[in-house]
Amino acid sequence: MVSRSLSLPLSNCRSHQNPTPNLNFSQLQNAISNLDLTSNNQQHTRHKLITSSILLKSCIRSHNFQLAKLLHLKLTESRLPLDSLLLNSLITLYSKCGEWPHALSIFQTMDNAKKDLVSWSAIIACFANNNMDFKALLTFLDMLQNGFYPNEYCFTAAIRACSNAQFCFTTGRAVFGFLLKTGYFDSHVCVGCALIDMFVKGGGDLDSAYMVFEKMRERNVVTWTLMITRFMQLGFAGDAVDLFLRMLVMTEYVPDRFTLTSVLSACAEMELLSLGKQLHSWVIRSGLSSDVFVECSLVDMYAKCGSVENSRKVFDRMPDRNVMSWTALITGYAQGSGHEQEAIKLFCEMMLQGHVVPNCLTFSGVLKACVNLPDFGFGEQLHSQTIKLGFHGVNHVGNSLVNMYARSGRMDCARKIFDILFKKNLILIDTVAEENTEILNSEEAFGHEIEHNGTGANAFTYACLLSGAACIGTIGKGEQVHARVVKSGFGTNLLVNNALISMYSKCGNKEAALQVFNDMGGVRNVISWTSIINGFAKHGFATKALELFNEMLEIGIKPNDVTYIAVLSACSHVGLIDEAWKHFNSMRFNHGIVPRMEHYACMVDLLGRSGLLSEAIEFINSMPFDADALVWRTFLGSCRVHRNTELGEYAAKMILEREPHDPAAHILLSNLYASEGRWDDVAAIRKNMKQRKLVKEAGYSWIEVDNKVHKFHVGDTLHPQAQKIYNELDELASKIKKSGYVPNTDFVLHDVEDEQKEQYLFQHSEKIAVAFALISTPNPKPIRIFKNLRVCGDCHSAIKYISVVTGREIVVRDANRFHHIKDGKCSCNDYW
DNA sequence: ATAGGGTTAG
Repeated sequence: MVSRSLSLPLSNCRSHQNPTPNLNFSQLQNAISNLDLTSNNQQHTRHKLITSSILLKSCIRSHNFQLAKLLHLKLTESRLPLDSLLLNSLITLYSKCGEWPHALSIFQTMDNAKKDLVSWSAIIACFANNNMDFKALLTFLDMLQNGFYPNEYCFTAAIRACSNAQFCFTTGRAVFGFLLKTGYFDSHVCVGCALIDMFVKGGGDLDSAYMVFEKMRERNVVTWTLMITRFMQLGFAGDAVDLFLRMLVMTEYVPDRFTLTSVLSACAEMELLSLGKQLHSWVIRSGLSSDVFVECSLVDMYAKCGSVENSRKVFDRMPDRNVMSWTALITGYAQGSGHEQEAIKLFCEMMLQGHVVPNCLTFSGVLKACVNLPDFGFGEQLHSQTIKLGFHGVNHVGNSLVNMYARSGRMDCARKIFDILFKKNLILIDTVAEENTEILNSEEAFGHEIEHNGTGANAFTYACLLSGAACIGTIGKGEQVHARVVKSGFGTNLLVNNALISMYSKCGNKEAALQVFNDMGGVRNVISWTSIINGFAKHGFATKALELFNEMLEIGIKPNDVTYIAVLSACSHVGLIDEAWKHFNSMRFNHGIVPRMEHYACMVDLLGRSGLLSEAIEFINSMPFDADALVWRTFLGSCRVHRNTELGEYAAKMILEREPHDPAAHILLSNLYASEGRWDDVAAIRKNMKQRKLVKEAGYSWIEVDNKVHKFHVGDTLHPQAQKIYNELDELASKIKKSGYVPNTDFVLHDVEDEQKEQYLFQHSEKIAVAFALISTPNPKPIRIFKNLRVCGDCHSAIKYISVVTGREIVVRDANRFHHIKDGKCSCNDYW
């Protein structure tokens, strides 16, 4: 754990500048246009070729690819006989600017006698850098057959080619073994770097990558930065920061723009504001403020650390504001709750200025701000904008749209977009698979454009699809994605596995979630553990959740704040009061995690559910900050369960003080009155809401059958099988009444006669969905129902009886948790 | 001559 008051030994660092300054653009341009390539004698020719070679190298190093191509053109026109030196540089040029077919044709037209080890290394690197791993390895073998023995540069290229899932565990490990045996492992810093990336990119194997890093004889600032960055990117921000501090203390390397970008991201992730501030001052002192990457990381860091004002200040002072800068700030506002309007304002400002064109990430960010907007209009406008710009099918944007629609209860829209994404990715994955087979079968593996940049589905694509499936609760689609994951070799990827755990959990299949978790073996991070703990907690298996939490502590994984929300909610769902207090105290004292509003809300929930209402109030009053609406809403829920109108009214008042336009508070209060039969008060609230134009969120349930989502509202008759569903409901009603079910009309919130109330009860969307599931799915299969609000108490009781009379297992996911109902018992122990 | 590290997202 990084101490928050730590002062960095940054002042000890002195900047080492590159000793040989590169030629700038105009110097290069002049030199190339003045270059006279006509020549009359051999001596002359040699000299010109050397000059060209130096210029070419300089262009490549400074990324002036256009000038380099101009020079190539002049060389071709001069008809001078180019030597290996120049030809090799040209291969590198086209490799680096992504025009690999040119590189290949230069290599192919070279005389075999002219091809030296460098030429082979360059073309292998070219394939490896342009996503043609298989061709790179074939060429490597070809080179060996031609009698060349690889050196460290050549190995570096070959190792890079092993950096994907297919090759990492086979060829990659073989190459690694060979390097260790021959002593090549230590031959060059770059070999180590390539190996680190092979393990990281090939299967998220940070342990092996770190082992390589530790065992390297020689390291430099690039090596350290690489390792720091990979820790950070794979979700180990804490280790990234630790490693960075070690670099400062143990070495004399100076963090540069690359190092700072990564460490700042890690600070953002861990909300280390004070370290972030120290880094900020280092950025200013070392003159890196003009680097747009570093500045964006600063904007992001301040926003994630909850200091949006500083974020804004950095942004306002940025000399060079591009899409990235705008997006970083917009996203910053969208993430911090309460700044959604500011995010939207900023987005509009950016559009009005018109200098900067939004990209996919910009839309991802601003769409996030729309999730909780009461008015759907702006989000819909953004949606149509993304369609116009062709972004709606892009994974991140699509996922944000799915998220926005799903969270605001518009399941139909969410599902439509999810299907577009799903179909698109299936096609993409199939195409790539086919193309790879084609390469494997083809005699001349070279030649035609098969693998091009960036089309393949990657780990993020899968994670995105899985989280979409989790949101909507379509386990069928989720399983299909899982099959693809395995087929395409992403089965060992950390990110993907974490997404799988949460998908199975959120879709109600905790066994499958556990299976994925168990199969991960040692490659798990705090997110994997938190996901599985949260899964069990939400399903009401608190003992299992807490067991897993203890196991996690034992093997030395540091829990984070989210882990504790899962742990506390596990205790809360089964009423483990002492256990909860133990963890609540331990999180601060043993792990240095300061409890947030959510943690306090968990404790209030726990106390309130157990009927300790006055303790709960006392607890709320002892909080170090003012309780927000979430805490009071939680408390109000308990008041209703324990029928304490007095405290309930007080809680509702507190909510409405904080969020006067929250329809949920009005509804909860009206439910409270209704359960006591105070119909006049109910009517008064309804009238008040009507005047304020507050709309209550309509309750509905849905279920996936044969890959199709069926959604039901209260009293729904729109389904094509409505008649059959209601017949089934009637039958169920009489069956469960015979076995002891008594309708609980407290849950009907209309002032009507008892018999009529019962009628209303049997029109609840949960019951309709269950009836539909019973007539449309085969017997042993568990039924999985989803509801946007909390499940109603009468439905809960009725479904328990239904599970007995039908012998089916019924899983209900409501807004709060899971109910596994089997043989008349529910995993929540009727405590929710 | 051939080699290696960065940003904003879900």
